[in-house]
Amino acid sequence: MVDRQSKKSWLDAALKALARGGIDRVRVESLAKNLGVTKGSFYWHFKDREQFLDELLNFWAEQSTQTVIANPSYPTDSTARVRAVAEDIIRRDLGDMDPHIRSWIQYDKQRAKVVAKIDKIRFEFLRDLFLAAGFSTSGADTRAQSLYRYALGEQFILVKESMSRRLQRMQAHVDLLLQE
Amino acid sequence: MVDRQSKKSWLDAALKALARGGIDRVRVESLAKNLGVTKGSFYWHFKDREQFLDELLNFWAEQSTQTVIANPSYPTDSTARVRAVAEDIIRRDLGDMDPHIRSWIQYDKQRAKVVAKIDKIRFEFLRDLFLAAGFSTSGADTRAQSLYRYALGEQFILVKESMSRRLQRMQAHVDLLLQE
DNA sequence: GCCTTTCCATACGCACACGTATGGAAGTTA
DNA sequence: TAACTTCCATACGTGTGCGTATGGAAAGGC
Repeated sequence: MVDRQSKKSWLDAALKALARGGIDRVRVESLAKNLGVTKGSFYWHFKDREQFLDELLNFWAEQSTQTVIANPSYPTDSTARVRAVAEDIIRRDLGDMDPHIRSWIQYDKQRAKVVAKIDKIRFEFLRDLFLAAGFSTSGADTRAQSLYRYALGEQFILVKESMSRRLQRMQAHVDLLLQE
Repeated sequence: MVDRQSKKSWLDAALKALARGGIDRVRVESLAKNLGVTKGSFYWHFKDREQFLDELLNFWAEQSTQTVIANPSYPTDSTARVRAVAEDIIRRDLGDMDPHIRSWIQYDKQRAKVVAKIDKIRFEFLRDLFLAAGFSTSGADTRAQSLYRYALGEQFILVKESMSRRLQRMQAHVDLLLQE
């Protein structure tokens, strides 16, 4: 029986370190220090750092899709649903790990494929919302892309704004998308 | 007299290396090898790697603003102007260095300030376009933010599309922004 | 109560890349 | 031409972090 708890503690610590200082600070010995153990533990649970990073990416990917699929009960009205999801993206800061993940895997074609899949899943989720809201195939496509790019760009902009302002902006953006 | 040519050759090589493999591959000895010299040259021109990276960021920042300010002659009609700029962003791939720069400086508060300034300059440029196109202050603000986030997100999306499709998407997005 | 498995500690070797120390070649000035 | 400046080569010291080798403690199976 594999000790999933202990493995998970390494992965959790790694995600935290990633968010703090990027993949560069996801170091075996540094994580060990945080966890109050030594490298011996690490190399028991994982083959090496590379394999660990692979697991880390999958770890994030699973969490990431869960927060999309296992959504709280959104409104049933289709356009209200779009607004609710858009608001949720900002308010619950979904995708707050995205800059860290993307900055990491940018130069790693293999790992980039994993993120590309997540992109696809999320996009299709958004597109279905717009389809349900009565837009045409291409109309829903365009709007979903706009919304997704907006949400992604939001994470990378360096002029930080207050939550209320960000919510307000997103609302305005969705208004643009929903008109016509 | 400072040998600017030689300094610039280091910076050029660094930008290339950055685009290829991220800041992690901007290594003194690696760059030296590419340039056909040794570290001795580097440490003659630059104090150390950190100061070099500072210069590198400024180097990009200057180039970056120049490509915005020193724009080719866009149409005089205000909405056509918006469309032309938007198209230019995609076609000339302005901001293709952005993911590399942002991935780099994400965990560096000092250097992030430089990029934040660039964000501001670009945003104001876009906002002025929408203002000129007759939108209200808040309307222009919203639209400029939407457009800038879109353009940024474009760079980070991992589902790569053809140029024609990207142009088409951007056009559709601008259409949304320009209506009403 | 022994033995195996699970899990982690300790200690070491090693590679990479930075920075420094020093020397030298080519050009420049006095 | 002698001295000085500019620019780069060579060689070394050092820190950091990975991976490995090995030992040992705790827990459970027989």
